[in-house]
Amino acid sequence: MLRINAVERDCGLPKDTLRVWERRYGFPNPERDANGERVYPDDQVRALRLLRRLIDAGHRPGKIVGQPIEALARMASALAGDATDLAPEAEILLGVLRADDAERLRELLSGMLIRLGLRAFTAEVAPVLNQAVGASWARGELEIHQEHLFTEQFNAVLRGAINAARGAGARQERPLVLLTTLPQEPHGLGLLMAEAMFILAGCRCVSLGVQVPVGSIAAAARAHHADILALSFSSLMSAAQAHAGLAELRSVTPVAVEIWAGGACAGLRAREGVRLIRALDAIAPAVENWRARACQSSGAAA
Amino acid sequence: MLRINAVERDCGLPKDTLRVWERRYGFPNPERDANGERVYPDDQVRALRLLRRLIDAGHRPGKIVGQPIEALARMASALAGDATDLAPEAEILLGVLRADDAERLRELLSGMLIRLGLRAFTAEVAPVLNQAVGASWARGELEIHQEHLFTEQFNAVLRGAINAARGAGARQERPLVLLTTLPQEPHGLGLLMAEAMFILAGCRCVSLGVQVPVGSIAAAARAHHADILALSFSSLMSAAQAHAGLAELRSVTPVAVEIWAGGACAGLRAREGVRLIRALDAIAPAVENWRARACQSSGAAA
DNA sequence: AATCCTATTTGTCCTAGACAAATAGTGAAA
DNA sequence: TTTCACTATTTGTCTAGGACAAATAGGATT
Repeated sequence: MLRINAVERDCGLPKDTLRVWERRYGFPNPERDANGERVYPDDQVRALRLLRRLIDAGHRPGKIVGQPIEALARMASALAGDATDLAPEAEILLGVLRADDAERLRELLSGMLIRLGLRAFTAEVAPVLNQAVGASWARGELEIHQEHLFTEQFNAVLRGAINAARGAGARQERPLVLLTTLPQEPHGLGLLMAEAMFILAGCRCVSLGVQVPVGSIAAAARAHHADILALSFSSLMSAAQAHAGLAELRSVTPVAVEIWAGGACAGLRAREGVRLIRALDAIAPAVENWRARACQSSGAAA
Repeated sequence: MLRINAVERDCGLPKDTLRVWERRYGFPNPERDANGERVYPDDQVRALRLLRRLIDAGHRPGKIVGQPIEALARMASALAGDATDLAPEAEILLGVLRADDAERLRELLSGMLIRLGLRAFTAEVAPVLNQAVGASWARGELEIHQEHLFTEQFNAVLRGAINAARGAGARQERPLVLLTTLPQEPHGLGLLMAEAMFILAGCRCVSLGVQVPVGSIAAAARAHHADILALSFSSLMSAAQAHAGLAELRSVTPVAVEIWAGGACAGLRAREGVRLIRALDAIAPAVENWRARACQSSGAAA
């Protein structure tokens, strides 16, 4: 049973939207507490999470808000493939998570990292694992604390690897990459994965962590003389917000600084002055491309 | 010139609050666009940022909302005492932060860690640094992105050390400690410092990260068969919230699980069934004490 | 197929009122 | 003097329903 602001946090649906859906579509249909304030039962919150995912994936609210949860679940599993054709790693991972086995989770993740290496782990396996956990959580199969445990351990393993990679005499040249997320985006895993890929590409990286105000991002880009501003957008962020944030950021950031955006956010699109990096594996070639251009223009300047 | 949702993001003040301040105090006093929607001039946004800071520091909105910006700036700089009696390390750190030198910041922190060792670094130096950065930020001497950079780098260094300590064949015995924070507490540094101390004391640690709902914390404690639930409270959290959260948590957690609370939160007090750990250095003795008690009671049972 | 136009859908803003939780202020008791 | 209980004020967040621009769908036309 959650209150409206908790639902806003958990499902990423603004309060106004929750209220207007209730008025228009009759769903959600929260109970009321002693003060007449909305209280959302758990099953409705689960349905709202599914709705959020489906809408991000292109469904229209008018068609799906109010449908029974089974129908929503069917549509959700239809769009992201269902649990039967999960990668075997993801299958094992979900089993370990459901068993609350922190020890084995750590071994599993660091084992994969060691076997595959940082690049393959980050670019190929990590997104699959993340997506599997996210989908499982949206289906209500995972407890909140299990999802948190995954996030925390994944974070720890990846950060350890990044530290090691940075320490291991890797070259750290230009471009200087400043990594962060917009204020609406509290999810830091994507950022960390991107940092790993940039480090592997031999870039100097400075991460500001998550949720930095647009004005301060621009100030940081100037202060650090960044070449590239890398922004991460998780699947929980709406395309509209991302778009608006990027527009604002672009308008206050020096034109010499490139803005690269990436992440699992569904409707994320390139726009004037913002480069879209769809997959983590696209980072390395994009960096090479940047270097080629930088070399050319410095040659031309000299 | 920002719209209301941009101000919400940038200043961290909810839309409802912005509107009700306008109604009650006559400030902010935004212009209107062609649709009659609020548009906030930059200077008012700056004032709102200062107000946010001052209110976090304990001022009351009714007294300060609407004051001229110079007065607000004066109060902000008067806030957290001045910078004359800082520890020398903190002095250097703040200099590096203000110079936006990410490279040297990393070297500085990891250098301190290597020289002092994990225990002394975590328990003695880290709190001083944190407090210095927090105070400097409250005085408005640091940009938001500079504070974020510190947090991020500190996090990276400490997490690296924790990984290393855990990997280095340290014993990991009972008590099994589950670390997390309440939903109102998004600050994770304190948690990480606590984890370091527990690891040094030879405990098995499972961290859930920050902001886990109370019900889910209790579920996790059961699922992991935790001996101790360690909660961290930063100085930004109100004592009342902490107290209420701890009460609720205690009531839904098995009595066999001890709850330990700590952190920089000012009014944090011990209560029925909750142990207060004031300083990080108190963790190791407390763990020894727990082991002695566990040994006794298992001896008595046998 | 691509482009334009119109109708519908949809999110976000608006006003103004209400009320509980948090905080300050006051007075009584230790 | 300090500590506690009680009352008054302050303050954030909720509510309702209305409005409208931006986004999208569905046809019609090139």
